[in-house]
Amino acid sequence: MNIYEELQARGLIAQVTDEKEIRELVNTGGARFYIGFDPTADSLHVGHFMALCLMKRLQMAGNKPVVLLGGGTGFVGDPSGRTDMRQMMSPETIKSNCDKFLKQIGKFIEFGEDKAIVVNNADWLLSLNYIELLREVGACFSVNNMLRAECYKQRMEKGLSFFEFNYMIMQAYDFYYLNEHYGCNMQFGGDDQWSNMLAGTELIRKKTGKDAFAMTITLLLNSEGKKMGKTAKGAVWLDPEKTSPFDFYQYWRNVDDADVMKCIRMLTFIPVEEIAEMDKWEDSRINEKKEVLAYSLTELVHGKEEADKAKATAAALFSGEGDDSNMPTTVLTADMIGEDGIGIIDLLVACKLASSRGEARRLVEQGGISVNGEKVANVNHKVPASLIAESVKIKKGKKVFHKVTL
RNA sequence: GGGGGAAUUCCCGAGCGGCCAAAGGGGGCAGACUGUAAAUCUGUUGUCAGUGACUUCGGUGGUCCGAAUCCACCUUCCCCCA
Repeated sequence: MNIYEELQARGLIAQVTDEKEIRELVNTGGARFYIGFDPTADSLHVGHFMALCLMKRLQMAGNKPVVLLGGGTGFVGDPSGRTDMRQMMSPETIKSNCDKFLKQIGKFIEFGEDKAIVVNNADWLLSLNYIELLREVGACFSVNNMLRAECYKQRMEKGLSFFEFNYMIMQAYDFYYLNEHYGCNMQFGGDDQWSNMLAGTELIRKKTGKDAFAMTITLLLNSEGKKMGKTAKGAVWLDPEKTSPFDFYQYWRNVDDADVMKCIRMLTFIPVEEIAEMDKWEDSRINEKKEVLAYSLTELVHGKEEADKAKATAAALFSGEGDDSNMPTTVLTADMIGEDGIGIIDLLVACKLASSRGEARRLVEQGGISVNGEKVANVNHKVPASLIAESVKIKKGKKVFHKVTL
């Protein structure tokens, strides 16, 4: 199976500008493609992960990836699919985020020799001259067409500043620039980038008469149509400091039944034949699928060692005794504990298992807390220092475990 | 440039000058049922102390015994006209 067919089989391809040409280009390793990453946060997330995996798949098929860091576009911010304006970031933040991105990307993509390159659009965007740009590039764009673009639709209701409106032009210019200077003939990106990407192929056509191509990756949506990789607390990050490998593992371990196969297909490198086989697993084996998914992704992102740890920890927690050494842990200092121990409320707050004392109280009152396997029902319950000295396991609800030591 | 409207707790969205920490829904959290799933049902959802206190309703001042509710100014957004 060729790479293009594989991408299709995995359901990764959302839209393409020219299926025939792209299939040919990609399957023969003739694509020099780029994907842009805007430094909107200090860590990559699941959406970026999909893009990186796509890069890797294409790289393995002999195509050459160009990683574009949005050190310049980050100054503006993409309004696509947003209902409000992004917060403007300081140059320092942008720079620092770019550095962090690069570090994480290095774990997935092999650079060096002729394998892949990294560029930063700050290098050419920041020094552009306004009037010159208007004459050279602005003349190629029709505002009428731009306003029709899907990516601005949501903003037509809430308001769109001229500032952000220019984002599309910058992205189009990037493609044009990379086409001219690096021979980039293709751009990939999330499906929400489609209009921006098309703007790029059009600009290239108008300026040079050459054809360039674009392809978008299907957004990973759950069965309810919401973006995956998000929790109530925010995104699922790839940075272990922001989302621990255990939490990362648990996120995928807990996906809906309805979404497991899709995730496996789109996110893992498990061969499609094997996936077809897994698709037949039913009932209780559905949980096996989830374990495969969680393990496989944790391994890709955090390495085998961390994946093993996360899996072992999960097994220990959910099916009896075992290795709990990787459980999230809070170390208390002696002065937090009184003569007769520390109150359960204070303990929960100290471990950040509750954000306020009121919430902690409620958890206890509703029977959601147990210490070393024993349910705590009394709000005034004290945990003696001697017990904490030999480490105490707190369970909040069904799935949140926490260890406390001195 | 002119005219009109809006800003409420995580989100949406009610809210007579006192009975408003503020309806309702969503989301979150917990309990029951389960498969670390979904669906369903129940409780809960500002902070601190347990019959109370304190801080919230875009911002700043004011009227009043008393304001999310009235007035002035400011900020932001939306709509109509140019």
